[in-house]
Amino acid sequence: MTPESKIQQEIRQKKPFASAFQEAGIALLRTSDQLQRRLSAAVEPHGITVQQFNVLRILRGAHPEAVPTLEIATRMIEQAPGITRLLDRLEAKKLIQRVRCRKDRRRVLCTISDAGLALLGELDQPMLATLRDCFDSLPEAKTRQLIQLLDNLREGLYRKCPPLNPPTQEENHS
Amino acid sequence: MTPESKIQQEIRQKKPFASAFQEAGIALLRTSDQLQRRLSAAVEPHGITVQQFNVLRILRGAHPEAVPTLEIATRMIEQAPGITRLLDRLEAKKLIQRVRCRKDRRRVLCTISDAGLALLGELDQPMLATLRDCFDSLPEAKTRQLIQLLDNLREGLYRKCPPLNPPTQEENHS
DNA sequence: CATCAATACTTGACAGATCAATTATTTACT
DNA sequence: AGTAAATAATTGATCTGTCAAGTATTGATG
Repeated sequence: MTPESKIQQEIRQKKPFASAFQEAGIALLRTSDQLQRRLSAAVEPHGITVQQFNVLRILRGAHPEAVPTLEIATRMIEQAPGITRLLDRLEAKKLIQRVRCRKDRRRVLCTISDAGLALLGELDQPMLATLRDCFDSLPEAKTRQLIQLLDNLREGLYRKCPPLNPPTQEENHS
Repeated sequence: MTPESKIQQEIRQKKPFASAFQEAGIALLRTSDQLQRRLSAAVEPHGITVQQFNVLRILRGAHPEAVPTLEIATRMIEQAPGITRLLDRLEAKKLIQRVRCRKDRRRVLCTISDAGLALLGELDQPMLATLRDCFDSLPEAKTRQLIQLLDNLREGLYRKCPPLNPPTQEENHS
């Protein structure tokens, strides 16, 4: 009658997992999904998604420098093949501005607007608090362990098929 | 010049993370996204998504018993508020069948079809292999550690806001 | 046994993701 | 200089996700 496995209970799976990596995969996907939803709940009342929030943070990190579209894509936490339209939506909401780069007219440089900065200002505390809340059952030592294990895992993933983060090239100027 | 933090490099973030939980949150979302993409790549050639695969596995687990729609929803790895349409798509592909329950005509009972079972038969090995590949940089002991940490984390998440997995009620019969 | 609440979905409307072209511009080569 | 290849982004088509509101059916109560 021992629980055997937490996720097995959670998803009401009858048969136990044959191997640890199967259980770990499921646990990873599920835990991440739950975290994602809590973060969404924190930003959605303000009319943006977690991905959009992520873009705004990237742009604030560079502010007052601008960042070209595909640079943003490589800095995203989750891959975003639809980066153009993601930026379209942020621009429509006046949270960012875009201008074509003069030196390289293929590029489009993105900058966070004052409204964008203001929105981030409102969201910083709630987001931090939400994340802290999510992790407060995990002591710091364990949190660091988790980071290590996830890093280790990603390293393995990248060996077979690297993500789209090529080393950044030269700086840009409008 | 020490790397300081892996994800910090990966997403080219300038400032180091203020707290471990921030880094862990990002690492979790990113790792899960990468895993998700690899699993997608394995099932998409066969015309289904990871979520659809998940539904088929749930139905195979119950086969030849049928499972009502919302029961499926509670057993999903990732929450799926759009379960009806997810099932619509599977039904359109003839991978499942749906019939209204006679005892409780509000319910719709879902069963995996022979075509669905056949598809799963084709996908079982590739999916297992993909997952094994993803985890082969992580020794089993570490994998088990990861499971524990994720379980620990989810438990904390659920204390504040439980997922939609209420304890299953009585059995169903067509 | 009539009514009210709860349950189990379903539907509509719309935002977001993904892939495969396509366009514009720049770089590399002859 | 002139052309090919590479780069940066955009667009169209199509699918999936999400929320709120709606329908049908059942259970619970007076």
